[in-house]
Amino acid sequence: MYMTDADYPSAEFSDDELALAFKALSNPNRLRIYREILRHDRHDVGPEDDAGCLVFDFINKLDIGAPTVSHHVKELVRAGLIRVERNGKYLSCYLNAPMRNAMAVLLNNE
Amino acid sequence: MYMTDADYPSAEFSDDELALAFKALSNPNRLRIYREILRHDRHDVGPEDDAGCLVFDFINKLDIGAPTVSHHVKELVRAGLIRVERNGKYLSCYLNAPMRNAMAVLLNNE
DNA sequence: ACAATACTTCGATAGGTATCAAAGTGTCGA
DNA sequence: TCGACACTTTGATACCTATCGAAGTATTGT
Repeated sequence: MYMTDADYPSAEFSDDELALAFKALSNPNRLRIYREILRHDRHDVGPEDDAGCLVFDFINKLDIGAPTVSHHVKELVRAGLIRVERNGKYLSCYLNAPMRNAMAVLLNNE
Repeated sequence: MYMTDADYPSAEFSDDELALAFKALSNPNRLRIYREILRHDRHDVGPEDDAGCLVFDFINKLDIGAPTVSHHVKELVRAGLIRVERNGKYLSCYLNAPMRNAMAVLLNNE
């Protein structure tokens, strides 16, 4: 029976890091933000016209205040799920693929 | 931009249900329990000799007390990630595949 | 029946978190 | 340069949770 990190020698992330990533998806509003970034990543065409997902849109579409959205985006970054980039007045969100892959592998190929 | 459950018409679970599932994986010890059940499900040969994963083993291998293990198993059940079955003195844990699939689809095909 | 085993429930504690309003910061267009 | 805009930070509140020890329950072997 395998119960420690050492039992997953090829793992890129520890149990603690993966647990932190899942925790970031444990709030419905944060999950909605992440799903939107996931979909955007999947459907975008190229780096040139890609502005990412804007925090601005999350603030307008979700039924929570700007401070809460700001907090949620920061949690997603802290968990390694996304990264953000400032473009003038706006903040763009981009998928962090390695963590997405690690979670997918855990759920599929274990 | 899709931000509500209604935007995922084929979804089997709501954002709230999925968030609850991810929340169940947000504790390192609970994640270890779930990974073990996942692996067991993947490697077992057939229903006849399959006793599932025993809570007994989790209590002995993890560095937490029996009450805490009991609590964690209950949370995994409540989140729809696993189901349990009593076999005499022991409690066996089995994977609940639909929720695993829903999380995997979310991370892969969105 | 009785003792041992495998959990389970209860109550408590220490710590984390989702949200908000109010105030602050950085950027841009006029 | 000034106001509008897009966040961000702070402080507060209400709630949730991981863990424990102690006591309880259910099952089995003798």
